[in-house]
Amino acid sequence: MEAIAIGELSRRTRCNIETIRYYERIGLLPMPARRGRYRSFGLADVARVHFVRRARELGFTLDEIRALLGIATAEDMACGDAREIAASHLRQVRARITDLRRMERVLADTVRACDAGDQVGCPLITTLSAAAQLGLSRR
Amino acid sequence: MEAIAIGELSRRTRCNIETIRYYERIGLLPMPARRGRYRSFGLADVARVHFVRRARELGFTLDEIRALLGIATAEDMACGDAREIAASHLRQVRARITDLRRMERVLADTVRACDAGDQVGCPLITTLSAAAQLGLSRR
DNA sequence: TCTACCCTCTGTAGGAACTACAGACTCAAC
DNA sequence: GTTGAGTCTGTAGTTCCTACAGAGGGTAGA
Repeated sequence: MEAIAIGELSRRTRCNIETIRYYERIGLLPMPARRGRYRSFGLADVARVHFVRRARELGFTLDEIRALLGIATAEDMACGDAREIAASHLRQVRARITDLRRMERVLADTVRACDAGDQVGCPLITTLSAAAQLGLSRR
Repeated sequence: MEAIAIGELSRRTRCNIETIRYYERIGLLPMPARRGRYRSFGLADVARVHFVRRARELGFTLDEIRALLGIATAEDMACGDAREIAASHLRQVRARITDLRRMERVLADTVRACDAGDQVGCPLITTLSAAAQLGLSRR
């Protein structure tokens, strides 16, 4: 049984110490054993923190990750549920990309107009004062 | 001089009443005149809230918007400064799109693997347990 | 043994951009 | 007179951390 201190866990997972304690506080990590007052983690904790961090990198919310962890550790891995969480998340990612592309277009046009410099006023101010709404998806 | 109540301003700008009061609190909107205890806005306020909302739709932060409002109302419109804010923001938007596309790819691959159903474990759990980091840009 | 230094502890507050109340007041219509 | 809608202030909650403050613990060198 390896006894891993929080600083070592932090180094191995590249996850901030404060963040690890935060995850524990909100119940995403189990309460670790203690050596005196100090937390003592094991290899399972390393894997779990890695899991959480990777899921965060993919943009899953902590609530989604909580569900995924439940699935990952359940006897009968409810793989269908996991698929649904991923698919729903994928839809959100795609919607966000669409929104950002719309933003990108408007911004790029505006900057280009600035550089051309053949407008009366300031193109960005004009855009913001008068442009139509983008109609982004509500999140 | 039109006297516009906060509810009417909210309707015209499609901006939440609470948000309008919030903008006033943080100094993004000037303190309006009062009729008794009630706020009384004018057409300039309508334009200003519209401006803020459009800038938000383009993803500008409130601090950036504060700067843009300063530029928009200054005598000598510092159009170059506005261009710089927009260009820097555009860079961020593009970086964000790149990140999201990376996420999209991983998620789409995973969901596809789920649907194919020829893997041993659950593809999403496998991905999260073992996948390499995405190396997203820090924000 | 003393000191320096690093690690860890708990608890709380802050940041971004809102949103959601609670509890009170005002005003117009019926 | 009373109902209902609108408004007021002030505070707390949301998400995902991050940053302290102030204390205690453990080890290495002088």
